[in-house]
Amino acid sequence: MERDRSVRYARIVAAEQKETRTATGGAVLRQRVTDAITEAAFTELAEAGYARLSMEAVARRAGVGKAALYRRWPSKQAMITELIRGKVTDTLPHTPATGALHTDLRELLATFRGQLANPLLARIGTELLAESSHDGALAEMLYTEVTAPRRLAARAILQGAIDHGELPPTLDLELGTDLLIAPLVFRMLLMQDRSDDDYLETLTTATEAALKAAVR
Amino acid sequence: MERDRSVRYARIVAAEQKETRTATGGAVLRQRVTDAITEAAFTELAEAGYARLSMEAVARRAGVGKAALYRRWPSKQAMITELIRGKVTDTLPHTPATGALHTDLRELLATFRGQLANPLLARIGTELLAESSHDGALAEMLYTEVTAPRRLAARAILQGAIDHGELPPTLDLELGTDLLIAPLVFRMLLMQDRSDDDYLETLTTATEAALKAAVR
DNA sequence: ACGGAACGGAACGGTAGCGTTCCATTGTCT
DNA sequence: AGACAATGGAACGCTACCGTTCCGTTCCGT
Repeated sequence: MERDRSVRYARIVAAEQKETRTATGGAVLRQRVTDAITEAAFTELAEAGYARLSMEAVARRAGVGKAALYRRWPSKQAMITELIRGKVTDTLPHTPATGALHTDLRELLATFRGQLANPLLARIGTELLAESSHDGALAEMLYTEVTAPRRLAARAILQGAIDHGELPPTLDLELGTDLLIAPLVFRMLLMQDRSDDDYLETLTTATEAALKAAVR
Repeated sequence: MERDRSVRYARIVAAEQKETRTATGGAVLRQRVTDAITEAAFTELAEAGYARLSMEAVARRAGVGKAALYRRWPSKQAMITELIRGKVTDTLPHTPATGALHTDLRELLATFRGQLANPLLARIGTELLAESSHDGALAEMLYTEVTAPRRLAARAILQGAIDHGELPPTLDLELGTDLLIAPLVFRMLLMQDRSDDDYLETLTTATEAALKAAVR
């Protein structure tokens, strides 16, 4: 029976690329129920947070039996990790890398700001980070789906600016990436504050100056 | 009985400035026991983390009855908040503000690095941040004891540099403070990475450049 | 139309942990 | 010496919630 659940779990996961492998008889996991669970789970995440989320509460809010949840995912941990992965994959990084450094920087920072402004993220962002210390699967997922592509996008801009001479070739790329990402994350995620357009413009200028000086 | 506990709680809290107000008869909370509990609690915090810490585990590790814990603090939450407050107050900010900006920056950043390198902090830092969203008392304590004095120290350096002309008077102090603190926190707390001396020196130079450009 | 699996709902066993209470013992102040 | 409260230890009631199982019902694909 554990294998049964694993099979179904794999089916759901695969369903994103290939359509559901229908059982021969009638009766398949109903999309409506899956949707209701998903929505309820995110609402619960926003209200209770990651650590305090309970499967009973999700089922209750979705108007669904707990069995429906366990038919889809093998455990609470797997469900949350999977749902967040799906959500987060939507917001792809996007690389501008057109022309001037200042413009590229502002655009990337604006993109980051937009993503960090997501209320759900603001609510559970720090919890996901905290939980990563205890949950390797979550940590790996977050790195692969969130951290890595964003650091890559930042690096691409830096490398582009180096290539056409706006930044020195001796730039420390690792530190440069930190300088680019850290202030917004710090202010919006850790300080739970906003950043208006003025802040963003000044930040862009300051970051540009920092990058030009971040040589080893 | 709830009042009893509150009284004892206040007594313990006050004991940091004034010595324990002895009861008239014999028999007082024994310092040895308090110390054992404190040490056990921090060990548990480091191992299990904030959210997973249990009073039973603390008592077990301290070789102590749970009753001994509840004679000292009214609840788990109060105990942890109070213990962390005591721990964190030790590491005062310290303001250099002597002479050159570059030197002041490097010194402050080195101090921050030293404090962020504390293994316990690295372990539970993100959990404290996450828990702050749900625990107003913890959030306030962290702001008062941790955030505020450090931002104040940063601001003092910036203001000093403005006063003797190394930074422009139009500097955005709020953003400047972010620029000063964010990269280290980002790298050491969120990325769980270290920062060697080279990183710190380059960061100092880059931060100095960023500050000179962070005008509104 | 029909078969069968997914459905909502309820109940269950099991684990965990908080905060309380009791007790006989121990240690400390007067 | 004597009084008295703190002590370790154990047990308790309580709440919460995980993951499982069962049931009678509903819905879907053939």
